[in-house]
Amino acid sequence: MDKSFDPKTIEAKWYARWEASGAFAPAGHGQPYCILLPPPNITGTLHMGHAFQHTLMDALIRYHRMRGADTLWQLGSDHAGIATEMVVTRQLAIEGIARADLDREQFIERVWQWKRESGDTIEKQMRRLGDSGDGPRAVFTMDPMPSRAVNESFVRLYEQGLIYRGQKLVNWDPVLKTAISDLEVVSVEEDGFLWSIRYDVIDPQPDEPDHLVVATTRPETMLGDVAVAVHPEDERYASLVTNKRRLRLPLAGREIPVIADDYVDREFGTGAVKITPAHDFNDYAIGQRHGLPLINVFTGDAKIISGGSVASDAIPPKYKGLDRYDARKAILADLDAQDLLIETKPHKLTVPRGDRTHQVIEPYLTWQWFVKMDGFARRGLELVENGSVKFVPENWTSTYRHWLSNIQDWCISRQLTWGHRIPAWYDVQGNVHVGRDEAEARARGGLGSDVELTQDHDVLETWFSSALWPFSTMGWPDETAMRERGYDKYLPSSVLVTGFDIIFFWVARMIMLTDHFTGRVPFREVYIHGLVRDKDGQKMSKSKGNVLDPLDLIDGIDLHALLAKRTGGLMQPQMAMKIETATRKEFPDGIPAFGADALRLTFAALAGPGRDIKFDLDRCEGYKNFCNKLWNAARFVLMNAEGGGPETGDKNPATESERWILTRLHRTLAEVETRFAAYRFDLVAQALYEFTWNEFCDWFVELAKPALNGDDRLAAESTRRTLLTVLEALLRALHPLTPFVTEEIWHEVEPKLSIDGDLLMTQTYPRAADFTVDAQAERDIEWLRALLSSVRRIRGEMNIPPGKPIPLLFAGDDIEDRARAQTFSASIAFLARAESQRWLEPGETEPASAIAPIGELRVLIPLAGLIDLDAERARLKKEIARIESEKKKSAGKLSNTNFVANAPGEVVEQERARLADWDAQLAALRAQSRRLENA
RNA sequence: GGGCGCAUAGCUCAGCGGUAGAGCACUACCUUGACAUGGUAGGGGUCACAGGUUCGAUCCCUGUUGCGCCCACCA
Repeated sequence: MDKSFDPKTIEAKWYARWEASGAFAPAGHGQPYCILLPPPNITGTLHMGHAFQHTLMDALIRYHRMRGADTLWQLGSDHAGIATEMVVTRQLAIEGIARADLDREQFIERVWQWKRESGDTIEKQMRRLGDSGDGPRAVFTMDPMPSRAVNESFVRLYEQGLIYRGQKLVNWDPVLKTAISDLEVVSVEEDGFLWSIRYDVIDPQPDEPDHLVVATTRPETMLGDVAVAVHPEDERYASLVTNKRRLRLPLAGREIPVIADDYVDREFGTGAVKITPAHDFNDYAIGQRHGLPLINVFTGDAKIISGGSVASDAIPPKYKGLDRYDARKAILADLDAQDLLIETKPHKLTVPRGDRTHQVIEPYLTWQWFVKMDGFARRGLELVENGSVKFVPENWTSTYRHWLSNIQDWCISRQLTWGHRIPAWYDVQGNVHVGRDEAEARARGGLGSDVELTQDHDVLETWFSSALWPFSTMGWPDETAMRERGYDKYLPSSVLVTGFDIIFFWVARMIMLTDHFTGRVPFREVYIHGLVRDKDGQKMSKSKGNVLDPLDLIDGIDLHALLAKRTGGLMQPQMAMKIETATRKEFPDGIPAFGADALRLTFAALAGPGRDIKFDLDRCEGYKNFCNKLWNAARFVLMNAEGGGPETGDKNPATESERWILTRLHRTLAEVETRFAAYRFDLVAQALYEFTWNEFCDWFVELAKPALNGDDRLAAESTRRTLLTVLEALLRALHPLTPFVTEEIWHEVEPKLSIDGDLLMTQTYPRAADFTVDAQAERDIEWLRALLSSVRRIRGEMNIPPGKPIPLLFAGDDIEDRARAQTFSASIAFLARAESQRWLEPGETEPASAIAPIGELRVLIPLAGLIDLDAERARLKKEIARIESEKKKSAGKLSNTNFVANAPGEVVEQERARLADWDAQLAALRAQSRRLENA
């Protein structure tokens, strides 16, 4: 093996071997374990969020695979209607082709072409992380199999009365010219204005107000006003309501009524609200309650309507055809000119914007398809309340509950081209006929072949097909396909690993629809992870220039390439300078190559529950060093693996150190198992890291050295074998987190142990029970560690050079101490660089020494020729003071009668033992102190 | 306006009723036949603040402050 670990040389090799072996596919036997990959958009490229999420999923998959499960990681990708349509449209524009130049079929063909060329970027990138998903089973949402599931679901829901077509106010993106769902609207707080406008009363009466003042943030919609509402108990306007006074709508000149409704807040503004049912969700509801007409004033691209519709007649010609913002300006100017604009004041308001286009969304009256949600929501709540689906961490349950309790019907139709087309046809009278295909629709409507039918132009929103993912990927509804794909094995899947941002978009809808169509839950658990942020806690974004590419962390990138990446193609080119400066400062030499294992280990170690992660490059470097540490520990083991002589036949460990490390391995594996079960990836990583570095490398390897070189052939042979055994098990234990480096090393180790197997990834995960616990060995090594640490500390504090051999004297009466000193004399000689070890004879005068109390035992380092007395006196004084303060704490507790009376017996006992230990140490140190005073 | 989360060493984070921990950074010493991507030792904390419960609180409860998210129809 090379002297240090180089990820580049091994990663590609092993990935290819794994894939070729077929081990990514389910084994076909064992307890099913399945994870659905949240299918990435075909427009996407791998970002830190994916890398994080995939690390967790792959760790789970590899772990369960090694534990013998019939493991399926179901891969796939999403057609991402809006995102893809935007990308392809932009690409067409570059070629000088307008979207309108292509008909439906031509455009769809262009999208497929684009998909073939660059739609699998992420899949390729995933391999670099070591993802062990079942590639050949991958599903694309527009493939025939899931498309059939979409079609079938739609038709069934329609038949069941759970999908309906209706004319309702929806969220409308005037740039994309399509409806979007509530979830695709983001509320942004922005600075705007609140304008107060005067509406005059027609034929005003004495003792009654002659006008009303309404406040609005959207004056352009007043062209569609149909009333002014006040609170029913508002005395200021009561007479206007009871006497049914009418108002003159400014500019348009129409007459509109004054109505009373609870919705109105008397305290806000003047307590009078203009009502525009066609352009505001609240006003729509009020309009419904009061039987008011709807006057739509906008076209689909948010210009004032100009055609010859009914509404059009109500609109003054001068505004017709104006864009919504131009219309606003014109209207305000005209109101001002007529002295009807009472006040303009700055106002913070929440503006609805489309999550893709960031354009202001219009509530817009259109015909759309909806899923009735009330029944679904009830069932969705029930499945989580009764524990059929569990959220981890649990607190996400309340988020889920809150959303489902306030849900509206789900608008699923989109006025787009790329997606699953709605299986509905219209005859010339406009009657709708739904069917799995045109023939079925025709047959059901009793329509002859002479009747002309036109298919609905709309497609289903992308999340509709996503909601079916747990069963559409399993062949549903085709029974043959279901058998082939293991529907019964892999539904429900075991766990869904995803971000909180799509709990509503995706998780909730999968739960509801999967239950509806299959009677099963889609998954038993949902593990919600946090967001990957930069080291300062900022969200990573192209515009901030703080994006890290996971592949750059694996492969490394030089400064120039990094700068080019971060400053190229910015929406705001003026940011380039700032980004360049910050990047140069943070990465003066670019980013070094950490390798996939180090990156994965970093993600795992940072994956605390319910917490965003701040990605820290230093941490990543630390884990790269860890890989190197493991590598070198393996080199040591392998270097010593040979020359063992003939097998003795006795497989029992011969030394305390071996029994100790096997015990520690047992405990570590037990902890790993619990932590994995609780999705505590951070603690899995920590347990294995600590075992590897602090126990195996720091102590066992060091303790092995004297054993390997000692005269005891049996101990040497046994130690050799234990080094190999523990290393091999450790490689298996680490493999789910760091697959590449462990696989590489394992192939060096495996022949020495004559293990039968091709690949580490298909070996059995080590179990705690495979390794025997020896509590006595644990205590013994604990004693040894304490002794060695104390001696080393004295060396350090007394400035005795580490290489200088020292004599050690032991004093004390404890039999166990004597036995231990005997057992470990070779280790003590080697690790403490003790040139001699001897017990003080009874009555022998103690020489002037530095002293380390280990319980009853006193370890003495004679000072002659080694250290100066003053330094040791000072050290003793400090040590005595420290222990005195500890003793005081213990004594204080024990003198508290309440403590002794109320605390559990074992706690009191523990405290007594502690006090005794302090006393013993103090006695030893004080005696030594006195000796030194006299020396 | 509701809901959730966070606050522990300089930084990133574990811990969580019973002697405050890790990694990185820092200081000193060390190139010893696994590893300087390393070793040994060390410094560093009124566990945000104020009350309460308890024999005992970093941990449980209440409130306060600060930060961050999510949801919501106040024009």
